[in-house]
Amino acid sequence: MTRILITSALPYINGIKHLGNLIGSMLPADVYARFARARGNDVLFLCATDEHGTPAELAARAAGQSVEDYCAEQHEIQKKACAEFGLSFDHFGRTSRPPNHRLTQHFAAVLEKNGLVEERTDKQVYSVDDARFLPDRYVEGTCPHCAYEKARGDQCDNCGRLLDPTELKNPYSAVSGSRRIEMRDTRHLYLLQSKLQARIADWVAARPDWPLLTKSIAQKWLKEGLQDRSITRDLYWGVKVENDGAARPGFENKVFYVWFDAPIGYIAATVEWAEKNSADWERWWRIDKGAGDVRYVQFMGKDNVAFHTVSFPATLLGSEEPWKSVDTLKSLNWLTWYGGKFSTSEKRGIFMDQALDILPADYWRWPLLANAPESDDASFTLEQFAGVVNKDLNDVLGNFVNRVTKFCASKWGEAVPEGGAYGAAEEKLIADLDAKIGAYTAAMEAMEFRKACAELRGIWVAGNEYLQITAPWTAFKTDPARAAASVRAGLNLIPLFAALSAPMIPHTAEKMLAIFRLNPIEDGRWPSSAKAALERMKAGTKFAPPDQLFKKIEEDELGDWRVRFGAEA
RNA sequence: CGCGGGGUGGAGCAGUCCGGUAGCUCGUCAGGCUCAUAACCUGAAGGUCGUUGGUUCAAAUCCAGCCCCCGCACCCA
Repeated sequence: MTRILITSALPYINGIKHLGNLIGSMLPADVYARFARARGNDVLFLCATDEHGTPAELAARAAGQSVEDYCAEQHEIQKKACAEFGLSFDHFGRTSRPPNHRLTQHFAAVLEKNGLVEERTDKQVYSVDDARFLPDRYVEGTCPHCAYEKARGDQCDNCGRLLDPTELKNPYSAVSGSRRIEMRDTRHLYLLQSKLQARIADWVAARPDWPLLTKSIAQKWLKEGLQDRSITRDLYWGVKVENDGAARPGFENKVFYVWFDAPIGYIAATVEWAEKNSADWERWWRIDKGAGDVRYVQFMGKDNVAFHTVSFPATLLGSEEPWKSVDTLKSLNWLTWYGGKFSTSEKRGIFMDQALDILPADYWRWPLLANAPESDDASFTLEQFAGVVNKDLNDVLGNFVNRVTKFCASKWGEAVPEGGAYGAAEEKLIADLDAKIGAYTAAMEAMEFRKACAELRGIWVAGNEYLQITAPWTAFKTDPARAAASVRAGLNLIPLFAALSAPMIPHTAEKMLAIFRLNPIEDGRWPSSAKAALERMKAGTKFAPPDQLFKKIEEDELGDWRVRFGAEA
């Protein structure tokens, strides 16, 4: 048994996440966590909402709420959607809670003590009417290159050129529209990452097994040379900048940058979990307190990789304290909506709450995983989605369970039939399944989810093939005992398929186990051999034929959704 | 010449590291079966692997140039 710490990138608090965010980190992390638990490992799976920063403040203002109330409400909304999607977090925390504030203060203090923090003066756009400093992207104006009137201070969306906010003509605040803006000096704390270059390079070099995407992003940053980064911002909402518990002089109206405190949120979420469960968080995070044998796996979208391979390690390594750092890092590309971006403002794409309005979680989990953006950005289309649901879930898996249970019920009743013995056909099935389960397990271990889905689908197909070959409906007429053995094997495939499918489609797996009144935890363990699995449900064991596990997506539903979600088909 | 990823039958992808008859799913067509949700099983058609040139007995795979698509380039998460 291995102790495995699993974290998913923290979803930002600002509104419910879309399917791209879900498959980008939380869903693959959940699959891996469920797989790891089923194999008997001691798993701690954590996530949290990332709540600080400018967007949260502005969204709260737009909603007419205090930022505290806004975040509390949004956190509950996201927590509920995650739970309904079957994301099996041991704890879903909040970066705005005291543990994260305490830990962030702690890291800032030790980094400064180690000579890795210094104050510097920056120039930043200040909006007089908003009474706040504005991040570059919140300054808009006319692009000096293409005359586009709504260019952002960091980049023009029309011509794509990178800009400095001072270049904009007729600049105004994107927050209020006010034109009374000016450049002001502001003091900030800088983390001297340049001093950590060699240590981080060594740390990365010690992790040769990282996937290509992860490695190339990390090495790119190292090759360019690590830059010192500002870790504070002129904001109200965040972790206060303090010295020994009191406001740091000159930093009374500043907070730590959200990217400094967010990854610390992984540790803080563990603290929250420990407080709630009277557990010890340090044995998961401190090498000196028993975390030496922990394997730490992080999941994230590619936009997050630099922060997890360089910035967060800089915080941990720079502390000179024995913190656990990531061992395996799985990064995914983007899921696109018909090749373009999911967009909240333009109502393009499907968000987690809307998805669950339409169909249960497993209908989404499977197509998302089977089409996970692992090697490249992948496109989500309703047409492909419906095709995968109808074919894989409904026709291959759902129909298999239905046909074998229905046939048995009609000929022998609702109990595993007696008689006959397993022979050559079953031996071949067992050999076939063992090979396929081996390949599937290997893909899961490697966190290659797309491949894993293909393997799992092949396992389901093997069930249909087996029935086709032994044809118990024909054998029943001449050799009922042979037919009984065949159906017994077919019925036994149901709990086997359930256990194997549970990481991907946990709700359906539960239904499949419930056919035999089996328990998803104890009876859902990862199978050791197909031979044992086929002997599991003995003759006479009662079962309850289920309702259809899935229903097909019809063309008219698809048409409605295309309109509702802005599909371009 | 900013960096990275990608361009493979109608669609979506694997194979590229370690050159050697181009593979999977969907779709199409044909056959089988009739237990099941018009489902399932079997087979077939369909690709000169973005492009040009090079290395080699042999290139999707190695090298060089070019074209196209996507993402990132820090104070946006």
